[in-house]
Amino acid sequence: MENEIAAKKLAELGHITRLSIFRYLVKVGDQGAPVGQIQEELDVPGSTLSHHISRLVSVGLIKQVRESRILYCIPQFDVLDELVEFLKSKCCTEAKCKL
Amino acid sequence: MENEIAAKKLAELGHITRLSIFRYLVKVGDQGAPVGQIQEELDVPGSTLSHHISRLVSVGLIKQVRESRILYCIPQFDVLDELVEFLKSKCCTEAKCKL
DNA sequence: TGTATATTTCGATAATTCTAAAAATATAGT
DNA sequence: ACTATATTTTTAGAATTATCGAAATATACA
Repeated sequence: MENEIAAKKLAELGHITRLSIFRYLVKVGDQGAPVGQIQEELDVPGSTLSHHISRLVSVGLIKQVRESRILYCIPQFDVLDELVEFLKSKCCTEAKCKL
Repeated sequence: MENEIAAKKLAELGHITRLSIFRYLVKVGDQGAPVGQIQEELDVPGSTLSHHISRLVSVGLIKQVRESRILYCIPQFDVLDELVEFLKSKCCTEAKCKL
């Protein structure tokens, strides 16, 4: 993973509402949670919540699966793990390296 | 660590220049690197670099130690580790929990 | 078709952050 | 005191992001 992509993921996690969404999904686990359930848990206006969820989706930290009217948000643990590994790694930190 | 503090740290890592600074410091290890050396590595104007470094310092991801005219920037691995643990943990994700 | 529920998109304002030149500060050597 | 090097602070405009009401869309069911 390159710096720029990792920075984007970190930036999305670096907002209190989005971090709260993500951590709630980490807690509920692989089955994920409906948008509405997240909204109840966090008490945020729907339009605001939708905005933040779509940003998390945009960097792959969350996937969404629709089941009739309900949209489930599912945390992507593999993406998180990759990000953490990247943060700790000492490889490819040279400015010229584009890996 | 509470959500708000973790979000701040993640936000600081979520910027391409700051992430590059931090990753460079992870690479050089515990002895750290002078501001000037980081500047050469990343090719960023001094005032811009200083601004980003001070943000990383403000959340504890970096410490600075002066040796005469040279300011060394030292990565705080323990702070990074704590942040990573927090991200993966399933504890205290309830909105009401302030831990 | 009409109504209800679930969620997103639009749009506009407010707030924050980024960038970098210029000026200031800190330390050391002459 | 003067000069050089290392780094920060100030400042201001540009760019991005956050918030949320209102309107729109998607699905299901009567």
